[in-house]
Amino acid sequence: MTRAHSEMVERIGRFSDALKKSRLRLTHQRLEVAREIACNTTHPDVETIYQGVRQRIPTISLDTVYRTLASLAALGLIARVSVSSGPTRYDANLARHHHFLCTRCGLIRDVCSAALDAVRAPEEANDLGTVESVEVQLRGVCEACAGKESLHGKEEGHGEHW
Amino acid sequence: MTRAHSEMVERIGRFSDALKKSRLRLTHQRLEVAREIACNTTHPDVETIYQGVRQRIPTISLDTVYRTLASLAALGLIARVSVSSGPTRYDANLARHHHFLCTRCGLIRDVCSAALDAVRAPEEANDLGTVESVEVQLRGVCEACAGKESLHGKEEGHGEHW
DNA sequence: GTTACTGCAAACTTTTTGCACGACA
DNA sequence: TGTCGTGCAAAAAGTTTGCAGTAAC
Repeated sequence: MTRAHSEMVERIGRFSDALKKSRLRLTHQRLEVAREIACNTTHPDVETIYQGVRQRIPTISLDTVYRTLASLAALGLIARVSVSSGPTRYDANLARHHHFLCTRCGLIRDVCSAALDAVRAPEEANDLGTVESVEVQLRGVCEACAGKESLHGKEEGHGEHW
Repeated sequence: MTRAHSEMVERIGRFSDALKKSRLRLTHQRLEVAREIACNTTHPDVETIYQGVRQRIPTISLDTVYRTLASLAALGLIARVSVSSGPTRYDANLARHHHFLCTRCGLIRDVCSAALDAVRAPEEANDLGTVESVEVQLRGVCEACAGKESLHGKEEGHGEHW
């Protein structure tokens, strides 16, 4: 946990510095939203972040959370997770990584893998444009959902939910 | 174009067969929605499909298009493209493929590549769950946007729009 | 003291749902 | 003919925007 904790502290420090440099004001609300997402590895959506921050700032409004996340994303401090439809999710992990996505419950988890990092854009892609990043998405069923299914028996098998 | 055309005809045939087998009724609206998406390689969103179909069935309603696309997806005949946020997009190409995504304009194009098909889930992923599919996303700037930028000069450089 | 940020409310966009009429099998 | 699908309208969910007061610098 020490590793994760120091990473988190570092992220919050980086947020503060970047806000100062960008002449954006370092408000209580922004700091708490930044902390909320920096401590979170589950790619939360806006509503979830809002609920989390509200425990510390009960008067914060949902649109402030939206605006703050947009600002942090514009500064490149966090990234929109463009993996699933539905509510927008954010990711404070800017290190190169990939995603595992549960097709049952929508869970998204980071996958760090040197093998996947090594994947390069193929020649064919050059016809379409300039490739700047390569990300691999693994889709499947998470442990939790697999557990539920073996208990209840198969319930459904149709198309992708996520 | 003959290749693409026969592929398209085949898809529409597959749609009809699958609808019959699933005791879903073969209505005029469903057939035209199916045709619209079968002929399209640009991963259109619901609104775009609606506009396209409306040229042939001016009285069709947007929610019918929504419902039809949901039905086709539930039957596994088309897939939701889970690549970007924003409006949901659909893809009639069920062959294994990957995606190129323009971070400027949101364009999504299919990328077929044996090299990318060969990418396998790493060991680490087994801790998270059972991986069923692997898809690679290439993000970058498409030809059209690259052309615009070199004309107007750089206008912006902040985070991901898509 | 400025200027930017927040909270509130209202608007907007995308998607879903309830219901009565009409079409498919 | 019976059931399913459609169109309409209204609602729900997610997100953005305008404005007046408040807080940061």
